[in-house]
Amino acid sequence: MVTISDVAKLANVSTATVSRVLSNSGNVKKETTEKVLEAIQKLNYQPNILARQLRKLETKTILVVVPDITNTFFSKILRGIEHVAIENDYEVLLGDTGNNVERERVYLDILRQKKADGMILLTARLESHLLEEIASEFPVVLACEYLEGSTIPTVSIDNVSSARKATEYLINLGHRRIGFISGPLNVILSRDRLKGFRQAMAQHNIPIESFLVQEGDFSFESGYNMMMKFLALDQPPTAVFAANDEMAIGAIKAIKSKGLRVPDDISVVGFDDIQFASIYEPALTTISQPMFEIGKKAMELLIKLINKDQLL
Amino acid sequence: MVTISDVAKLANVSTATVSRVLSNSGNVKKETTEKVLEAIQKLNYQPNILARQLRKLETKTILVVVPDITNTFFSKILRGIEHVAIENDYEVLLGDTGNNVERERVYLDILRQKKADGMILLTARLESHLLEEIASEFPVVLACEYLEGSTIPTVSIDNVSSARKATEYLINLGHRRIGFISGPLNVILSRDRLKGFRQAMAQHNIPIESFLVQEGDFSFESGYNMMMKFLALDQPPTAVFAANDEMAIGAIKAIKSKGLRVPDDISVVGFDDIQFASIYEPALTTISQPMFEIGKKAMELLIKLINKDQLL
DNA sequence: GAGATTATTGTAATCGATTACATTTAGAAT
DNA sequence: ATTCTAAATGTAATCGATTACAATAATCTC
Repeated sequence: MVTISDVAKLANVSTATVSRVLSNSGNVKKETTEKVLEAIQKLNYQPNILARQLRKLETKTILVVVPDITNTFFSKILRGIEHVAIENDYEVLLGDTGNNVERERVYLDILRQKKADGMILLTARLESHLLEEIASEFPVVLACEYLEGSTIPTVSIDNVSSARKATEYLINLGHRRIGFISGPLNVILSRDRLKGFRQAMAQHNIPIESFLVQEGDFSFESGYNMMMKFLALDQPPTAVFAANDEMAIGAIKAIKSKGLRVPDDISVVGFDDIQFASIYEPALTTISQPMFEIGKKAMELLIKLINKDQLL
Repeated sequence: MVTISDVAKLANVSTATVSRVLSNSGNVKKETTEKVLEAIQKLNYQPNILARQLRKLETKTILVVVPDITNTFFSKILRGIEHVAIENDYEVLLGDTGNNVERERVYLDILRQKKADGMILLTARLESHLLEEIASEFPVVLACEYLEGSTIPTVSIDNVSSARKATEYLINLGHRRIGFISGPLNVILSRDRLKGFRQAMAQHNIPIESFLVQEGDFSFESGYNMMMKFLALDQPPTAVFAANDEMAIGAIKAIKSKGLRVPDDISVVGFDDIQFASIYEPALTTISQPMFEIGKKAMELLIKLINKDQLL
């Protein structure tokens, strides 16, 4: 392996000078710079990043923890994160938990071990004190999911008001028996969407029958199954609001399987606006989330945090 | 920051001993071990991975370069890679090129700078000599796409024979006018699928009219557009084979838009078997690719390469 | 109990860069 | 020509771990 001292030797200068050329720090004579660059070329030298990082105590890498990388919702956010990361010479270390909370825990250690300068969590299902603790020591940003009453910087849309609007859309179409297929209620974002649904219903003085609220898990299958429950009722809902698009599409599939039509017989609204929502037939009405933007904002926030840390 | 010498001081031993406890290398007295572990606990010590990596000249990180992370086809492969990576204590650095060849080039440098122990490429659109060069120096595995006549280890299905089978499926249904929507032909995998299509047609002595082969770019939109071209013909094909599922679904959408039905009026076959293929209506007939398995195999291969390197 | 053997621990070099500080060189000012 | 200042370069410490080698302590053998 070619090291900085090989270059120094060939160029007949000290390693310090080579390093100065490398970092463009000025204060190197033109001719010397040329000599060094020539040697670098000749040897095809690439600086060892590990050594640099150790010396500088920074990794120029950030860790992104994703609950499910095969979900386009998250991969779109990832795109936004990457966009900003590249602009700022950061690399992205990906942690996919596969919806497994235990794996989430493991990734915290990567941060503690200084393998990354900071972390963006697209999932926050761990005990909040664990997150608070690590966020007090390292730069951490939450995106999409958040913690109640936490001070960790967070990027998220207003789920309550978005859900309220989606519900109002259905109410304004004249529906009164509206079913709600919620996400898993241990996730705050699911609770917020449920809250928005309740608010809208209350505002229009529509009582909510308890069996018209069903808890899914954001999967296509759960949407299908919960809709089947609704359809088995004496009086099925005339409209359904699902807390994400996958479940909404599952619901539509269930409705069609009973020979009913969307939206003629039952209206369906989803949440997220994944690409497939528009491709599916009938095209899904949905609440759009600016995924790319959320990712960008989260990364911008994280960089700010990281830089402030360096000043301390 | 707590370092190994802080621990050593507190436990009243040398850093060497602490390191031995850390690595479980044996040869440390029980009582000493306990003293050290206690000190580690008390200080909440986490070894600095950078320092360890520099000393050992390994990163326990592999780089995966993906052409499009929002495509579930690739994220499923990623899952397989991660599965094996975790089992072997590797971390995954993600490089998403957004289908941009230039970005692919940049990631090669990450490997050169020893930021990763090896690389898996899910895309291979760079000049082959560049890839050959880096593969001769570092562990590199190709997955899905490959280079003609290259010696770089590759994991891939047999695209030619799979495409042949898909075509034969349509022929056996009685179709003779079969359209083919190909992927971008600068990618070898697309050429292979086209080759398979041609082979099957030739074997059944069906001449291929040139305008029944159209080049798309693997996107939903291109499938839609190419199908529209077919439908504008005097004699549109009675069946269409699209080189991936996104394009197949685009084609179906085009067919429906003309008031025709699938498969009653026109049959459609796709390739990949993404989740959406089964959710869409009508459910898409498709050639299944074992994505998770491909990822697993690629990672296993890479680990073997890395370990052999260490022996040299 | 002396000598040999093994287990345990310590000392210091090492990985490859960066950078504080020291030194040399070049150019300006007088 | 001498002194002073600024520019250019070099020397060596440093980042935090691992590990070869050395040294010491413990145990065994006869």
